[in-house]
Amino acid sequence: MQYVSDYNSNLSMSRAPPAPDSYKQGCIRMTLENADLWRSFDSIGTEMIIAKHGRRMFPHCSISLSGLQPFANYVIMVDMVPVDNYKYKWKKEQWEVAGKAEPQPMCRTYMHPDSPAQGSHWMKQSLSFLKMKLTNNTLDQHGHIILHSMHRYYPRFHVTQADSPYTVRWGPLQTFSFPETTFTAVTTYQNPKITKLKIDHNPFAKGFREGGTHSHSKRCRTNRSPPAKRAALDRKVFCNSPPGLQRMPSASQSVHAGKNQACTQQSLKGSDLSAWALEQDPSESLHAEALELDEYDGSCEEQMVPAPVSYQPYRSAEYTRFSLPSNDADAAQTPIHPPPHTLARAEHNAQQHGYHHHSYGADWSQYPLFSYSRW
DNA sequence: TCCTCTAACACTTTTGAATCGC
DNA sequence: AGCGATTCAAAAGTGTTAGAGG
Repeated sequence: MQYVSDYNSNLSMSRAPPAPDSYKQGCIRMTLENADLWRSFDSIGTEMIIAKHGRRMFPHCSISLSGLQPFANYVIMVDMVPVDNYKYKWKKEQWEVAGKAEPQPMCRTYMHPDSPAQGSHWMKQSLSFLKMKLTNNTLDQHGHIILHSMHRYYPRFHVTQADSPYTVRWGPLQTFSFPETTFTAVTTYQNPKITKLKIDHNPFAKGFREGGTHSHSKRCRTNRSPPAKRAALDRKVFCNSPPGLQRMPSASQSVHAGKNQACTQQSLKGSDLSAWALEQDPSESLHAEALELDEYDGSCEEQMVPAPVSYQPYRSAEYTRFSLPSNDADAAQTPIHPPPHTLARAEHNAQQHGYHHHSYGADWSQYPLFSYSRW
């Protein structure tokens, strides 16, 4: 099952072809491709590892688009938006509020490496943001998206008609998000259920699923070889493995194959535009302010597709996703919260009876979409 | 003492260059 | 010569966990 973020139709879940006039700006439809996987994680409380040198997301963001003008050029981007103004900690098998959120680092936007491309290209197959990486290194020079660990975020997708990345800021912007993609950024996994789910679905984790490498005796640091030498040895051993084994389809590929959707991972290959990321130094607020979403005067609106009622195990009407403490003391005194994804669920509850654009308690316009001072 | 982060680990998958055959 | 398929080495990726550091 897939969720569709429909720019015009309220809570539309259909994947019907767009109406003849739907190619107009404002009729863009976005679908989260691996929604089932996302929901599996979201039901537990998705955690995303962030690392100093960048870490890919798993599940990764994969979307499909319709309603674009086939011969117009578009740029597709994604950025990460804080869910709320809290910092969390994992305690006693659940997430708790640990105080007020830390000041957000510079906001970066990841541009899909195919950008810009014609609408027909984007609609031809699903778009994968597999290569997007998350980091907690505020001094990162690789263009990875910078997040704070133990904070909650969700990816926000942007579609804009532009002939080049440098004209993006002048075009109308349409923004989409999916509730089930909300996650907690962590440096090491906290919830063992998440670990298990990731190992089950992520082919790269096979090395830890099999082979008994968890034995401490095998991991004794005192017997470690010099890294370079050790790495060379590892490669030699690896390269003796049967070639056929190396070419077995990955688990993730199998998942995608079942959807009759071509994964764009292959189209990324060799792209010169990979990791085209934009960032902003908060000190250069001039540009950020000029790009505040409010200033798009309605041409930039965000939509969120609610999860089905049956898929809200922790939902509680007492919590609203973007509710904020009136002051710091409130945050400090806040007792145990439900798992953070409950907050997202709560907002879905509010949306059950009708679509609404986001009205965040947190002023997310402080997280500018286009952020490069070079612009 | 508690909590968070980092780096090394073993293994798999992906990537791209080299090679081969038609 | 050109093209596609195959092979192989290297690089990049994964989660775990001890230890460092705040």
